Amino acid sequence: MNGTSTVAPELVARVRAAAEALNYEPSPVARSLALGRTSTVSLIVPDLANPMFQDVLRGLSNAAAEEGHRLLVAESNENAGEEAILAVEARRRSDGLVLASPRVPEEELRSLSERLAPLVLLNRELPGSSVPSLSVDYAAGIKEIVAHLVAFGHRHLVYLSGPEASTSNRDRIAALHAAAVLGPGFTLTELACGATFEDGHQAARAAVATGATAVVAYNDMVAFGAMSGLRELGLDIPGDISITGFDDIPFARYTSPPLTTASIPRNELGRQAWGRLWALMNGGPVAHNVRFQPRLLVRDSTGPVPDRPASGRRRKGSA
Amino acid sequence: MNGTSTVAPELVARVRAAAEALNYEPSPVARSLALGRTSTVSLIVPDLANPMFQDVLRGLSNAAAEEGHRLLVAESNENAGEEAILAVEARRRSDGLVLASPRVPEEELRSLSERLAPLVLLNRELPGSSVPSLSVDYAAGIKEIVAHLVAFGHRHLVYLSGPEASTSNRDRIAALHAAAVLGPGFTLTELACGATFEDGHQAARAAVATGATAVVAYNDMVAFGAMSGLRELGLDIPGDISITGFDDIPFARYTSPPLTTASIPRNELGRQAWGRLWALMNGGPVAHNVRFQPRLLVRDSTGPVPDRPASGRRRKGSA
DNA sequence: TTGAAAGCGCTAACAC
DNA sequence: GTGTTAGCGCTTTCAA
Repeated sequence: MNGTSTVAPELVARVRAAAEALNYEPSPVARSLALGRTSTVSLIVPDLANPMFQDVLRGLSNAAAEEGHRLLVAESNENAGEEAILAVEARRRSDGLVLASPRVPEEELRSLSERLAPLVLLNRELPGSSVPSLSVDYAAGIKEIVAHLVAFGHRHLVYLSGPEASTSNRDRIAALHAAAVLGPGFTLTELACGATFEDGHQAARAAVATGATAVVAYNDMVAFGAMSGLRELGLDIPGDISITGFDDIPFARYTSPPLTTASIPRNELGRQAWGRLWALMNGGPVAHNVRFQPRLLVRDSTGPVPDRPASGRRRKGSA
Repeated sequence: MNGTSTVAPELVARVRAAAEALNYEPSPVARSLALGRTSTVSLIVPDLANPMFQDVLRGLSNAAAEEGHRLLVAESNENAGEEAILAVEARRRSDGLVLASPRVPEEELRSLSERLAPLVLLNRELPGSSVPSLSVDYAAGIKEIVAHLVAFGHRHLVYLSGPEASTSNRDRIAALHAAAVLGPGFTLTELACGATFEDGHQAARAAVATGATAVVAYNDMVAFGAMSGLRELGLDIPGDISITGFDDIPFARYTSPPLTTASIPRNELGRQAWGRLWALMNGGPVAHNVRFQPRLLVRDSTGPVPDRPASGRRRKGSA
């Protein structure tokens, strides 16, 4: 008789005492089965190493904890197939699901969305469906970045592309192309890259080979990697070549040079995801979808286009 | 009859088909109740924002996933009381528990350890118990750091202390004191600080005020914060003052200057924790406890002691 | 008010 | 080999 009702206080006390004595406590599993809810929600992320998802995880965990809910996490390793499996599995173990930057194709996501409900999407929209979605307007961010670079005189950009399956990557590319048709003599080269430091590092040489004067990286991690690779090739940043990131992860301001990037409210994504989920689970009114606008942070990794284009390894002091 | 046994293949097929048609899938919750196991393990960390714990989380998650297990995470917010509650709660929802750098007092941990089993401890040992423990030999790391600083001529150190309840912080302090008695004229000042960037940032002024020529930070985050604060005070690193971190988080090499620190195998802690847990859950032989030895990474945030001790705000170019 | 019983969806042990 | 039943530990409904 733990909880609420109209019970004789004396009985309550006796039961409580007995429970104490036997140090008994209710089994959450049995409770879940009987109640039909687990007080747990799940989060699926493509990559736990990505600071973006770490912050989402934290925001969601904190918010859920405030309401007495636990968090189940799973990593899909950027693999769409695995992601789908994990999602259904995790969903069945919990009362709700948040999918961060899901890699599954639209069609599949659409067909899954019913089985996964209550579901909220992060960085992914499902047009025409009623699945709540919180996203970042990557196109707007890229647009600002390009404008900034153009103001510095850059006309030839190279884009270090993110994971194939990332829709936010596609958004960035679309925005880049939109910008590319604007001016005459504007060149945009796209380079398959990835999402990690290593990916960026490996792409450095190819990026330089394109003859671009500025590199736009998929995210901060890639930018850091590229920056490190560029420097190993003897290039000065931003003297020889400019570089931009995306995300404004905590360390972006502490690199040398500090990284020009676009900031997004990572933690907030997690918190608001909880809000939507909670509303969904309780039949309350679900807040509108939002698209967070990135904020351009101009730091020192970008500068005017050099007199002579950077090309391959240069002699030190040749600036 | 999904699973294994000696069943007529035709029957199997028919059942499978029916299941497919009704798109039925077994309920993990009911399964857990009947089986008495959840195929889930829990991880409790003091602070999800700490890269150290993020990596432990990732290592554990990956390793557990390989064996088909899910991960429940909870954050105690550096709060020992909450930690204990969370631990029992999480443990009851899962088949095993890993406690990362637990903040609960030894006595309480000891009394809890039975109820929490299968349990593995990270960065915390429970002498005399049979609870597997994986830890980092912080004392050894600090010893190396001090030796490095002393070789550079530093005699006055200030330690930016971590969370009160952190045993690894106490280990560092003990090692520091052991070093302090070694030489004559050796001074060690201890400053209450914390574990975050902000904590380090706020401690910068007080650190300088001690007149120390080198600051030993509790971890990399604190070191970054202090570094940033020190620079705001007009100090050059390492020209005016040296600084060391601990952990070698991914960005330690990309700050300016790159941080001298001690590296520890964070991911490996998580992976091996899974190994111990798995052995415990299956009655297999549990591998011995290990104490990982940090590796000193000398980078550019440390240097020779300056001619004149740094003290408060200095004029630029006064070096 | 309090106690007894049915059932959440599954597995395991048992007869058939 | 195959179908049936008891029971995991709780909540809820319904009598007493």
